[in-house]
Amino acid sequence: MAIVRTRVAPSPTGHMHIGTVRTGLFNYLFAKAHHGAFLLRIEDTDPVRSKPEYEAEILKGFKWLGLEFDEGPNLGGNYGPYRQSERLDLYREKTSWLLDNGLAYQCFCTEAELEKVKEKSAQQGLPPRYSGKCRTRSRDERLRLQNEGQPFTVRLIVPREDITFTDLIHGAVTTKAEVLDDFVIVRSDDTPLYNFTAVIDDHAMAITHVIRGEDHLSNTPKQIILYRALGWELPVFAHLPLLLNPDKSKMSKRFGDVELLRFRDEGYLSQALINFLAFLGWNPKTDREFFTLPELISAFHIEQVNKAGAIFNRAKLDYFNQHYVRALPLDRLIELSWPYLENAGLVAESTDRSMVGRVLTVVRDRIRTLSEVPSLTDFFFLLPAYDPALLTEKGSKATAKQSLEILLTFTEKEYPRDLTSLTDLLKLQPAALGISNGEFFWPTRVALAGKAQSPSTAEMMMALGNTETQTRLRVALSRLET
RNA sequence: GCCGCCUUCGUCUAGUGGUUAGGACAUAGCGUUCUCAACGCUAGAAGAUGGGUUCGAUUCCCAUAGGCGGUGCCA
Repeated sequence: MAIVRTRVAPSPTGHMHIGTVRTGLFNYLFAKAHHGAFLLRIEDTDPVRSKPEYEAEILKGFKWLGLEFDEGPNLGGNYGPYRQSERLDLYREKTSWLLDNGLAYQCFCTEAELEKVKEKSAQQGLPPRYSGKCRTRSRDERLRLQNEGQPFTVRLIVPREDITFTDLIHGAVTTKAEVLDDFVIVRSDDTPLYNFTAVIDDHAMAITHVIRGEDHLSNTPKQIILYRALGWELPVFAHLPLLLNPDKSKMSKRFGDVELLRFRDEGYLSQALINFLAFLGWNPKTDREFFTLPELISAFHIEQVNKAGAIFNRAKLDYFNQHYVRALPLDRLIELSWPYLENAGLVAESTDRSMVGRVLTVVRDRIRTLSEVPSLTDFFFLLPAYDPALLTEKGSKATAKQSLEILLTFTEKEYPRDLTSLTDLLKLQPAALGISNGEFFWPTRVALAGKAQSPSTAEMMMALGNTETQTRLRVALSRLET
């Protein structure tokens, strides 16, 4: 049995798209489920739009996600180079071979001519096909035009036959001969085109399974014709359903972020993104929804992948993220939250880490994305200016004062330093003072938080520590006097 | 226009020739409660349409519609 080899082949012409991540993930899961290899190939044949910094972003992105390549640029492997711009000799060799064997030909048609043909087909309600005009030119004529310096593209001779293949996800897919024409495989500037390079490289890199987005479904017959012309065995194809905008169009930045690194910067965890993405178009047929990457690998079966596109639903991503944020060890949560807090000016190098840890412990259940941490915690670091009237929103000035004072006496003496015991102790106070829970807890909580909405009094005390608690209680008491 | 693919709650989806069509997110209500969350419970919410086949179809077949993708000397 041949070893399974899959690849993800992005072009570095823009920021890394979340769709690339999804395609990469499914290729990774499939390869690893079969103990095979997962590789990265950079498709930088478009010299104008390809940028090294985008390639770097792709590497960085996959690394962050924990999807490790077995082969790729900067990684090596036996099938390199893994950058198409470094494989041009191979493409030229194959072009010559096709030309020499009469399987392809030079086309001297101008853009204007081709445009005219296309318009005519459209008028007649026919699919736009190249006329094949240059296919019938004699060898001498081609040579003459070439010697005159006429620019030309290279077209593949496409046999007039229907193409059928079996897609792992879609089943049998047939394309009729009449929509296929002699397509261009090499530009007039001598650079090769996608369909051509993809076939050459997938074969050269011994790719066994081509797993890619459904937008490539209509490229597949062309590639199959190329495989046949070159006399190569076909890989297995699988076309993944598309990631969609809320309006069901192909996912784009029109409706929000599509760049992977933006998700990271907004405070999404890689595990959450992976878990969420894996469940878009596939599920393990159980009610279980949280899977680690290794668990996904063992549960994954590509035949179970759905055919219909899936809307990228942010609310559900948030739900997954919240789950994984809660599961984070405290140290890790501190580490990951720190940059956000630092940016917001809430912490500095000198800030006590354990204090930050106490604060995060209190708010961690309400964190959906890490970027929310500053707004969720700012009042711990700095008492906000608040209206003294807020202190007496529940109860009177007298009950508020009473409550604050009793709490202040606790801080001046000993009190339990674990949340459960402290909570139990505080719960005794309203009855002891002969007031309601609200009359006791509301003013004390407001005194500590400086705002109407916050964690409980006990939690605030735990996070703030004794000194700060005392300070805030005194501030509140003085406010009540005025 | 032409070609292809697709179609179960708002969203992600499960499942089945006879089911109260299941779960999750979201939404709403209730509970808990010192507020906000969190949490718990409850509720509403779905097989595009039309034809067949069948005792019976969401499930099988056909057609239509709609959506999306492709239609490049982009990838």
